[in-house]
Amino acid sequence: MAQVCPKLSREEERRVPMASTNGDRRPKYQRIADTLREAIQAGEYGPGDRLPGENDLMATHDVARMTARQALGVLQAEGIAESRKGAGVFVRAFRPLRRRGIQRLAQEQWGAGRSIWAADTEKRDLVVDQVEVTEEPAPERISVVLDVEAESKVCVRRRRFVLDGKPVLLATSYLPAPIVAGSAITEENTGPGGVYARLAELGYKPVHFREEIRSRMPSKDEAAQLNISAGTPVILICRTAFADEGRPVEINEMTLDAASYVLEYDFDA
Amino acid sequence: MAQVCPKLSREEERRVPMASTNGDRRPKYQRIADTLREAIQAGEYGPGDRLPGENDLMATHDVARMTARQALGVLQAEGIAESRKGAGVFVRAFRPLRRRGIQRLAQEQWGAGRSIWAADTEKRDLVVDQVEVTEEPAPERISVVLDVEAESKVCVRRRRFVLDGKPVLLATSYLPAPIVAGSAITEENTGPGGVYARLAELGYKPVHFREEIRSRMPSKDEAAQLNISAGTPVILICRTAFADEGRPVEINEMTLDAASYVLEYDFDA
DNA sequence: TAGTGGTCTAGACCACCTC
DNA sequence: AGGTGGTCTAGACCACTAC
Repeated sequence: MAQVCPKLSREEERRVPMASTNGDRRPKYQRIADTLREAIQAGEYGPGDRLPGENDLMATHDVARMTARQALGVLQAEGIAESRKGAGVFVRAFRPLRRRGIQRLAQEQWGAGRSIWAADTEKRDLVVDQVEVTEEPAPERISVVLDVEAESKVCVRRRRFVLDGKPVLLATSYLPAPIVAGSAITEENTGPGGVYARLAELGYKPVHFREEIRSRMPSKDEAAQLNISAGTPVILICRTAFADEGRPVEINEMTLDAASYVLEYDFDA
Repeated sequence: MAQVCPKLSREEERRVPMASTNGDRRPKYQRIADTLREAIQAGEYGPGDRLPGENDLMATHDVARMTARQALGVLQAEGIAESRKGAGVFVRAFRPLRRRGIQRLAQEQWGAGRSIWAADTEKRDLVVDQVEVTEEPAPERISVVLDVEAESKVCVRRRRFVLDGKPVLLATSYLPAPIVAGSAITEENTGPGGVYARLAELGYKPVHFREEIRSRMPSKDEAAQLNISAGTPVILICRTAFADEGRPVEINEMTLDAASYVLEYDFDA
């Protein structure tokens, strides 16, 4: 008997189904998560609505606390739900920014004195929140791509962007220190047209770009800086800007809150 | 006293630190996760190595089973560790495919009779695993973009791609049924050059593409079809192909295992 | 067969939020 | 003040893996 019989009815519930429908072999917490997920997709709970809490689920499904928690944990890990301490678990929404990868870097944008970030916002309020400009020895991956000597100095520009009070983007740019020395690129405010306009003035006009895109779960640090909730990945964009003759002049490593962005690339065959 | 004293030494461990370093307010499971994470980043555990198991952590950190589990759960949710039932928890690796978004769709690719997927693989073994071709009423989001009447028939091509035995990509294409009727596009095998070469023959040569990219955690179904492990997001690519005069002729919705892909877009300023 | 992770129970204390 | 989620304990049975 042992621990087998604190509640026989409950144990039987697990042993019998094999005989009947058989399809009941999945763990309880997953079945609970399924019913909630289906209810959400059926529209019974809309974005922002409160889901049944741990106590509700314990009662309605006759399970222990941890099991109800596990079920809610599944939905949070899927990014479908979001818990607020002391308040409850709620259905999440998804209203992303659209980032046009190619048009935004067309020369008309920065050539005309507008920051390329302006193309992002479509009247929404995306602003720089934190800026830090330093000179540092180049990390290996940077020196390799920029084609400078290992450990040689690079200008590093770190910025954070905030949309409606929520941080959505971290960007770190690396430029060879010798070619930007003394220019506005080493200032917090780079002036009209931004870094690329200044590079053009210095004789390193960017004519070609490469963007590499990955996605993964955020590190602890990234999650903190972007205030990312559980179950939300980050998108990593690594952009390299090339001047004439394929000379790489800037690397921009960006970390985006995946729940805040849709990337768009438009191109001809 | 109450439950406060099953092991005083343990409780004190939580109360005292406030006086000393104060910085010990974080939950135990996070501190355990931190030490493991740091050990991994310091190279003490390389990709594929086995991490200390639940029993190890219970012993070395003097915690209960569930707490050790929570710690390991953190690393799995971050995608840096992976559990294998009955075996242990292991450090994950990351060796992605490179998908060149623009060159691969340059007309030389499919114009010369090669599948565009060939450009992906770099000699690696990416093959189609499952194909399904049907005719269905267009879902709303599709009929809107394809500019056909709601519910009108579309040709739907569903495929799954496998790399070295692991599924990495689900792709579903939608094309207006009237313009592809009778062509090889409605067959499982579309012939040399694939769908785009056939469209060209039908007078709908794709001349422009738009790709939209998002990322999120996989649905249950996606996780199953891609055999995705916990803590790994999916990348969603929605590509629209346009023929002359901006006529949309195909929508391809793709779901990628984010741990298997890097996307690349190359373009001029 | 011994060890591993996966699931589950039945309690507990806490910080936090809402009322 | 009462309810909520967050953390934690100390057990248990199971399926699976490796030897």
